[in-house]
Amino acid sequence: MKIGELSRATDTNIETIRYYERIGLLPAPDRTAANYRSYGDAHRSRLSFVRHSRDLGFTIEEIRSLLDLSDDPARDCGEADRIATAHLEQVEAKIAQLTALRNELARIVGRCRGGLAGDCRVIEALGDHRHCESAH
Amino acid sequence: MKIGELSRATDTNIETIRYYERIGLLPAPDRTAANYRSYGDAHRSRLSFVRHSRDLGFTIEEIRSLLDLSDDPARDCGEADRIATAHLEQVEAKIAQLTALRNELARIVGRCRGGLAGDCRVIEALGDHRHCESAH
DNA sequence: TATGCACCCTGTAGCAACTACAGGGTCAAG
DNA sequence: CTTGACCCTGTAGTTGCTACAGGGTGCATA
Repeated sequence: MKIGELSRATDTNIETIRYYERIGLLPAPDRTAANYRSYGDAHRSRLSFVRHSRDLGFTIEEIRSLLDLSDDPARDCGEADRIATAHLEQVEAKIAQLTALRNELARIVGRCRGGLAGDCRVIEALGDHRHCESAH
Repeated sequence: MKIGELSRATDTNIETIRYYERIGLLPAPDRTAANYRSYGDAHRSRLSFVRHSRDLGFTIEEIRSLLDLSDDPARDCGEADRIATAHLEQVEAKIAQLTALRNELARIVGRCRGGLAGDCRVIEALGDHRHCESAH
């Protein structure tokens, strides 16, 4: 299949597919006589793996390691689990951080009663950290 | 005060301060005879405003708008409230998204029972979206 | 006086993970 | 034979910094 078809099949921007090839995440496919990229099923499933992992928030480097593992079925699976677990912990930390931030923002937003910027509580709160309830 | 002192006072990297000046977020300060930047209190509080807003996740462009507002006390405060409210909604959306992702990841991570990568459930789940419980 | 050291300057390049052109070639349909 | 959809390469932009390289300044100490 040509790149446009692969793009539709995996819901991935064409430029992104070429980018993945350039950084060595996807192997360079064969070319047609007209120098068009020609992909097979192996490419499609590898790209699906990449997209799915990206959707789950894995970095390119993490995905590279995961792909290495899946390319070599004899290796220890624990490594994949370690990568995924570490990532899960990062996501949980991020959620906790965003939640604290959300609470602070909600407090700030609730203070506006209209009027002029000169005595705006929102702007005042942003300027002075001491208005905050918790560290962030 | 010199840039190093401002850096310590606001817990901001020196390079970041110069960067903010370059993009017009902080006004260019006076210079000493030796061409060193020389800051006053107005700079310090403006930079604190910027840092605090960044900590709360506002983009540079949002901060630019908020600074414009606070520079012009006669303007309507509602705009500041709109920016902050829109940002709050984005943060809430991000938390929701990360929470869904966290659940999916936790499900995937829980499946590894060690062994070889060839039959690793983690790698399998990453490769095939159909293993997922919800859209993401 | 020399010299070491902390600090400051400019300008440019790098990071992640794409995205968006510019400027060209290919190919099937009408 | 031309229109339009598709493809190619290569480069530059995005966000918000961070990290040099290569130089100047200012003060204390030997």
